[in-house]
Amino acid sequence: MPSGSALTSSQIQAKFREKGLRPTPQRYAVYANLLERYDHPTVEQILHDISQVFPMSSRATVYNTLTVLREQGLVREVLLQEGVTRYDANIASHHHFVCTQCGSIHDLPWQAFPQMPAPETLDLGAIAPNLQPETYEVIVRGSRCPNCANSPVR
Amino acid sequence: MPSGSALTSSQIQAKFREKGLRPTPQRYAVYANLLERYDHPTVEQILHDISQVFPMSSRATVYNTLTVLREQGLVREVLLQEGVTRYDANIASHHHFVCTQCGSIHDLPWQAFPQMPAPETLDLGAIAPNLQPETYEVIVRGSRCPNCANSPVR
DNA sequence: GTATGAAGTTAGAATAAGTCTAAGTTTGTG
DNA sequence: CACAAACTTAGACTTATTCTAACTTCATAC
Repeated sequence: MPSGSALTSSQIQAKFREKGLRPTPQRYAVYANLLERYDHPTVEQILHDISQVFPMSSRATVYNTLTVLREQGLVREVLLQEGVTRYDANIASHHHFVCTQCGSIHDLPWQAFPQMPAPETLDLGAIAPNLQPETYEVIVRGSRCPNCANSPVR
Repeated sequence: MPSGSALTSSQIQAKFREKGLRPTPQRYAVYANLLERYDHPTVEQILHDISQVFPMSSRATVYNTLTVLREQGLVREVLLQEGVTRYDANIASHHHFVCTQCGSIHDLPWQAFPQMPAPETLDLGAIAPNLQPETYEVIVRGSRCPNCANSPVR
């Protein structure tokens, strides 16, 4: 299923108002695009996609939009590749798998590591008494992701 | 203690030869600098540091050097900040803490998560049968790192 | 010892992600 | 319906990184 959950158009608009954001067509296009996809697109990919539907969107607006959506906690950034920031509308706790064959990024459900505590209950006291953890995630790197499974690198 | 372990000059040279790398002064300076520091410097910081000691080092050489050191498994990159790649000479398995107050990055020992399996024994079979995990790490984000502990953001 | 070529270094040009600017447009509120 | 604040825009700018082409170093073979 798409990254967060499929939201209806009016649910998206409501979310914007809730956060004090004017529901402009550009913001709508960016957020809806992120919500409906499985991958973790770059700004360039989002811009390309929404240009099909909504040709008048400037690069700066996509950057601005992603910044405010992040500040409001509607999306998060994914830093797993050198040089580019990717975005994810799935804000529920989850982990990531980075494919070393093709570079793609896949979500892993939180329960992939049942032995790990909930983010709020993480306690590093035994290791570093002063640190105040807030969130965490596991990054797994490896091969044979769904994209590669059928066309292995030889 | 510094990131990996303090190596003597001849140990560093030996490591280079072992990997088939010519032990040039520039490479020596980059690797020795990375080995002796606690943080996770950017290329710019490394270049600045080694310029004190060895003024004739070009930016391109630092990039080249870090690339070959990475290919040979002597250093690894750390992607935890937007827009810049940082480097780490500690290649033993460990986790990272990113301070949301000051942005600094700290190593967490592997034993910070005693419930997690060794990298080689990680099995995601129950979740995603085809994935072939190779390495993993935990990224913790939070506040009150050692740098901030004494000068909290108000 | 010296010739040779592969490996390494260099400065600076080129690229690409992301930010800034200044001017114009939209829109919620009074 | 007026107005200010919020948004958007194109394009200039900045900054991290890569590329290029010429130069230097050095291990090896003679």
